[in-house]
Amino acid sequence: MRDFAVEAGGGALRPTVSDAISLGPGLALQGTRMHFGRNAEIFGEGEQAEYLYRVVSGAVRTIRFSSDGRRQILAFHLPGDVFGLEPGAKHTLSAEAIGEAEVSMVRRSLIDAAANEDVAAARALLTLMQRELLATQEHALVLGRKGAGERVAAFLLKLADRVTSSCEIDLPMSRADIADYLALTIETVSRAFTQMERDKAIALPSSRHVIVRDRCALELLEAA
Amino acid sequence: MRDFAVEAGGGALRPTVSDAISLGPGLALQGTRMHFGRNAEIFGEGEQAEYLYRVVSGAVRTIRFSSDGRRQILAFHLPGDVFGLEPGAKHTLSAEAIGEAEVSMVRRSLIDAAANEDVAAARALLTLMQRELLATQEHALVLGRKGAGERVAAFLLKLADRVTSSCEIDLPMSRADIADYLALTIETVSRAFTQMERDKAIALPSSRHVIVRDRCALELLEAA
DNA sequence: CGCTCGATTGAGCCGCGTCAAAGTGCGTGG
DNA sequence: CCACGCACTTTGACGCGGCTCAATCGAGCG
Repeated sequence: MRDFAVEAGGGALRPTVSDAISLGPGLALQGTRMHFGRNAEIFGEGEQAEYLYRVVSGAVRTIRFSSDGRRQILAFHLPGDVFGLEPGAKHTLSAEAIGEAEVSMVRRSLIDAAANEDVAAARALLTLMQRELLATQEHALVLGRKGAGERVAAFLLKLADRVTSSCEIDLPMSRADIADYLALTIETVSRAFTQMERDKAIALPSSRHVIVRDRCALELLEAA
Repeated sequence: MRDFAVEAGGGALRPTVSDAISLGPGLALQGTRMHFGRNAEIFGEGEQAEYLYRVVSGAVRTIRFSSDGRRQILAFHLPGDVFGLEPGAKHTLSAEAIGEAEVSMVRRSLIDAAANEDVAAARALLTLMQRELLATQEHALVLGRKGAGERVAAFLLKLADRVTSSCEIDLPMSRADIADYLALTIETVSRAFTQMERDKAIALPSSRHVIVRDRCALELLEAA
């Protein structure tokens, strides 16, 4: 149940996530698998957007820098997630592997060709885009309207829904990543975790391993 | 130079904004014009998404409510802007006229039909979507990383770029709207305005009328 | 064993939210 | 035309939450 981030090299046991990117029910484009090391840049802001990406294993963050030089993480991408979709020619943000990660890449020329012939494919791209828009809107709402504890609670709940049906989460990212995603400081994130542990809402066997003890308490916290 | 929001009924002098929605160079769909009164709901969250909209005159806000019941304004739409684009069946947010507003509406069935035959139209929709995604990401960054004064400065600068090339802005929205957009309180927004006036960065002949006196000072403030 | 990086904990300060009270502009009705 | 009321804006006082600075702790690794 641990370690969806490692095991580089072997292609044997990967039940759910293949190398293909699905563009609607009838079409899936085969991609090239590539490996990225810890903190390796997958693509950078301003570069030509040559590929569409999909996480096979590990986790990926997309980032941008604000004018004062601080890092803002826009999203985390887990196995199965598609990222790097940009209709324009250039990337408007950067993407980095968080730990060791395997990523499947499909050339944009192939995507474009598929979208040009197949209307369903074009629609699939639009849907992909909308999912990202919705997530970003939701995130903006969290940043604007919630306090520190509520942000962390919301983050954990969303992650728990995404990563597993069980109540155990292996965080692929550091406190610094969480802080830069939630627009908080490391210290505040850390304090929020300890507080939630004190309230018996979660357990923290190690700093990267979270057990959701009382989901309702978290949901209550999130709503605050 | 004032009053792009009023003059209901007459269709005479409207140089820049027509009733049509452009979907690429070769295609523009004619819409039906409709009038909405101050604070009137154009569509609500959860309703069927039957139309694509375009602001002809006036201004429109799109809103959502956070779990604690507070209003969050996701975007302001000015004359020429398209809004209400949602690939899904239902609207995921609400839209309201801020003042008196004229809006051009095109049935989604027409949009879909156009996207199905014309690849360029589908691409135009994708581009429209991306523009919104970029704006939302930028906004999330502002909410997360900037202080009150910087948010208001950034807001004014973006508005100034959008509404006119001159340095005079007629705010279509109230302080409460600005506050709910920037995730601040009315009081804090008001204080930011007065502070900027004190610093000679802007002048405030009336609360809705802003003159940008020193654009550099604003840009400096925004970067802070 | 000791170094290093990440996480935790504490003390103090500052910005923004809250509550409260004037002040301002505008439409309505006398 | 003036008086009134209402909605919006501005200004002030005060408290709290999260940032800053700083020290300690813990785990992985050479």
